[in-house]
Amino acid sequence: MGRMSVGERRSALVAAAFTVIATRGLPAASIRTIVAEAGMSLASFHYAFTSREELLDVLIAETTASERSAVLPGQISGHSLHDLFAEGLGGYLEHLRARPEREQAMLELTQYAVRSRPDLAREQYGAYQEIALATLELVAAETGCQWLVPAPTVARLLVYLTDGLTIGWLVDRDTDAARATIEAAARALSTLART
Amino acid sequence: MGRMSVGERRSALVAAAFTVIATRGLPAASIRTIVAEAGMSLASFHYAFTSREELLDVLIAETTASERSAVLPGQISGHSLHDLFAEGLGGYLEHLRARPEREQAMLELTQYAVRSRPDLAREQYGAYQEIALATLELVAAETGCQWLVPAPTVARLLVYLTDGLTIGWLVDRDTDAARATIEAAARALSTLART
DNA sequence: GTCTATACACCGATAGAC
DNA sequence: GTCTATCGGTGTATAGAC
Repeated sequence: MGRMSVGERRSALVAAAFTVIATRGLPAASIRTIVAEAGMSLASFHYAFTSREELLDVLIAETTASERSAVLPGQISGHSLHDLFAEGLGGYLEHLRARPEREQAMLELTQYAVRSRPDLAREQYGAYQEIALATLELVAAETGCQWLVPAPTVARLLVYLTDGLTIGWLVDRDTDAARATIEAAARALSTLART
Repeated sequence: MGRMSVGERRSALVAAAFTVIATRGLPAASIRTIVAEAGMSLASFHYAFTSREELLDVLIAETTASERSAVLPGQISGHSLHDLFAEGLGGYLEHLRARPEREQAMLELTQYAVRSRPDLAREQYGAYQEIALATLELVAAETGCQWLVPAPTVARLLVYLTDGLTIGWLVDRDTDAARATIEAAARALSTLART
């Protein structure tokens, strides 16, 4: 492996780590398998990071927010509140179906963070909720509706649903059931606002 | 350690494994730490189980359903649909607050199963949904209401919410926010039936 | 600066003493 | 039947050659 800056090496290792976690799971993501995935020697890892733990910290901080924010909105245009919820959650389900390994990896990283890096987990979860909140406020402004419960509460409910949908679909891969549940959720959620 | 039947030994090891996972996480639950928790010698493990994997299979099969079913209903008596949802989810939140390590362990076992024992995960998730469904049908019979969407779909939505609530509260431990979200969820869910 | 070689701890699993 | 002792393998991390 040729000469790389520390920054390049770190990026390459973070990307390789995510690939390994997505394809084989977090327990399989040892330093050895990560450097193998990145095509580096074992020792070069500790030239870029002081420990495996440090790499996981960076991985969580860099991926969680960007990954999830990339998923949400799409464009907004004049539909009903029900349709906006249904399209938003339906779009997420399509993303999940297209790249299940990615969301599985996110879930494993969240689990690890809750256990071993609680502050980091909290921070990322907060960022995630703010994205949901911003989307909801955009929706409210667009459709001219008003929330009957505080918007942050609706945002949190949306996050609950998204996490639950992720686990549920990853477990049984029942897309039809997931779609029907999204439809019911959209119907229920849309009653939390008045036009 | 005195003489025990294989059955006793298996039970003791399963219980010890759950304790270790709850307190220190699944990655820490090696055969060595499990037998230490159970006060046994290392070799006695393989007298009761052929492998660590086999113990985890038994652990998942035995705990998942019983753990979650023990949480749900309580008694039902003449409240509105809204109140029944709110009390059901609120009761689960109280259980989560009282024993966060247990639900954290359940989540880690689910994650492990999804990755390494997909059939087992599916089976347990199905059992979990059936419990939710049975509860909903009991509720419908009690309140005399009728679901506007299929009951299994409502059950799945309830499972999504429970899983999302679990992750959310474990991450930020914000009980007030969780309670407010449960209230909103109950309000939204109760619109899925007519009296 | 980057590699190979290695130190040392812990893993799952088993052999063999008692 | 139950233990101690040990095997082969892998983990993280580092020393030392180049």
